Amino acid sequence: MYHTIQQRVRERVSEFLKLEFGIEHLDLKLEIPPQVEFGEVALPVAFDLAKRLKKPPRVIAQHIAETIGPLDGIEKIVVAGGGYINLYLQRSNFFALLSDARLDQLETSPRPSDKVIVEHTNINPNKSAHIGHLRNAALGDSFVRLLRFLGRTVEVQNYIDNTGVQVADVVVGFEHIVNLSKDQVASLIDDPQVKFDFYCWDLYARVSHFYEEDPSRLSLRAETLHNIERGGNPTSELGDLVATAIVRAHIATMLRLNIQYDLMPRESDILHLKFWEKAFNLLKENGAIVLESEGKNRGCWVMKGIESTEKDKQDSTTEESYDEDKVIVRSNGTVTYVGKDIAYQLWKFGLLGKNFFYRKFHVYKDGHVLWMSSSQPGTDPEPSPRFGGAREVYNVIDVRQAYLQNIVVQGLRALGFNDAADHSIHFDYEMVALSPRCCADLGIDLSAEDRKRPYVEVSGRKGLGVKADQLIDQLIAKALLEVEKRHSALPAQEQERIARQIAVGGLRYFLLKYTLHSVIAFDFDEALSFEGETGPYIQYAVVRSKNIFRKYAEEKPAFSLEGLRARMRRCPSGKFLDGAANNEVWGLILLASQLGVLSTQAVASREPAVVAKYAFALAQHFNNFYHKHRILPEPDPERKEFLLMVVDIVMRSLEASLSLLGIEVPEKM
RNA sequence: GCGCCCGUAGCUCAGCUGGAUAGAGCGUCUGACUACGAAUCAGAAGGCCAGGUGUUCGAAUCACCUCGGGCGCACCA
Repeated sequence: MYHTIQQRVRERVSEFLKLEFGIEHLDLKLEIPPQVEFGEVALPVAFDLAKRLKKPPRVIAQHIAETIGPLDGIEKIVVAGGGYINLYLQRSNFFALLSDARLDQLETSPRPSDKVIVEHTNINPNKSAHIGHLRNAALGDSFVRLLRFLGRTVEVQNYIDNTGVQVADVVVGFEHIVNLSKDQVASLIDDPQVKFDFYCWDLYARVSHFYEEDPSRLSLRAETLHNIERGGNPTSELGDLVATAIVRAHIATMLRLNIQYDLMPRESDILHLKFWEKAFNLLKENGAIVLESEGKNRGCWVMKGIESTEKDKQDSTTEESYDEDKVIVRSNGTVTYVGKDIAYQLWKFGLLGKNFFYRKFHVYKDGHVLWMSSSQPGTDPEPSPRFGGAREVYNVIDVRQAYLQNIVVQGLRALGFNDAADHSIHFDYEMVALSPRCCADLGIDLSAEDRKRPYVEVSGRKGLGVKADQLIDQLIAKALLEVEKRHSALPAQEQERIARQIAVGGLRYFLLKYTLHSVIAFDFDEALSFEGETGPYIQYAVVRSKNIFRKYAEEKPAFSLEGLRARMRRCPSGKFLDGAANNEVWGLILLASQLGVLSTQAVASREPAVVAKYAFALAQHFNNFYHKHRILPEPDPERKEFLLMVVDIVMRSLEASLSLLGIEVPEKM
């Protein structure tokens, strides 16, 4: 709601500046004043104009305030400080509009109908998901929700690297360490006593030791990888069996956190459908990659580093100099990940001239279908949606892969696809690491050196990490204890449902409250907390407001929120809103109206934490309000309805905010 | 060696398209529950915003340098 006021002010002031001073194309800044005493919209524009007009800011501000004339919805304009122009809203008017407005979506001017692809999760299908993967998925999923909130059409992809080294390693484990046949692995997968992804987690760590013991065993990896890539042999079948089972496990894990996908493109299909050959030809034709005939990359097709030609002349012989070139095709003829990623990225923009086949992989409870790429035409009677062909692509990948992501974009540019390159966005974020204390909790021995560090990296290879499902289980167990304490009369099933919602709320908020470039040093105490700045704190604020309405409906069965909202549209609420005495309630209402502004900001800055922080601040203000006002015992019926309306507005804004974070609201807490 | 990120209260972090008194949570200490259920609230203590120089009417925020920490720079992904 607030953003429409902003928009109106922006238009009006721009127009005024043009007429009055002949100033155009000024980047007009609007601020939200730090306190309601300073009004609701602040313009620091006079500071910027001071130089141009050679007058003190205060004088300019005064002039604008006096001559701009009345603005719709604005009560008064006051100059403050060194030259701020502060606008004060007509509170009751704004309140009436807000009472009846939809807060769960943003009504905005027409948006581009172009599709946006968000790729996230992308976990190697060879072991269970860990805490680092959860950060990726939570960020990606919340970003998707934000884009949809702003009216964008979004396609969510989860890329499956089912023919990579990591899958090969686990296959080596099955074939050469535990010596299990394909059938035996299949029954392991079906065994309800075995959590297959956890089993692979341990096996994968064993494979690392296996190689360390005897490095000649690395030839097994190469051989296995080659078989998997080629397909149509027992090893590749085993690889496919394992990868598919692990993908199912990942889908289930993510579903626990309310994360869904539209499509899972697989690397094997990129290979079999010869996406790479197509991209390879394009790259060759455009001279984007060259075949090296000498040097250490002899026999490889490489993409030249931007400055490599000049750098080469300098001291490239010293040990510490690094190669600027990136190998795309190895001397043995196989393609690196980057090469395949260039082909995939081209497909996402609809620039490859090839397409996948598709088959249904999973149907979610709400009927939404998760599709998987395929190398063969599908047998589903229902045609698949049209995938790919986006205008804008976000790749949610941690910052350690920035270099690779740049190469991919560089590839697009070399092919002349500048628009696609400009709209290929690496949604980069910092890793989740483990605090030394956390390692101690996990019973991991750290070297004396590592103990001194602020954090240590998660390592799937070493089996060092917090498994996602284990963490979720732990959170649910803890939440369940609290629920049992408070709601012992509820049926067990209902208790568990609430515990799950609280656990997920806690975890998702924990993963989202940090800004992108902050390393999360994972700590059990912080992740398992339900008090203070946490998801459950916000959920609790909503539950409290729902309790008020539930209780009120018991007293007055005829009561309905719709009726209340309609009445409030016409209610003279000024006496409850105007004046300094009502600043606190007004501040709460104003804050509740700002979700649109904050979510726009969150998308523009690619920072879901903005919404997380907002939701928390709003919940905080609400809890304060809740303590100060006893609503149901309120004797004045008009005032009571007004207070109920405030609760409703805040509740709707909080629910919408939580939904952007992928957090549900429990019935009771 | 080169590149990127981080350095704000005891701890974990917001604030960074320059702006109105630097914020929150945790922890510590004081207080507040007879059902709109305290997973809450109120209050207190706690900061040369790593350091330096510059730009500006104005710098936690921008530029440059220094110091600390992390991550990249594979024919792994």
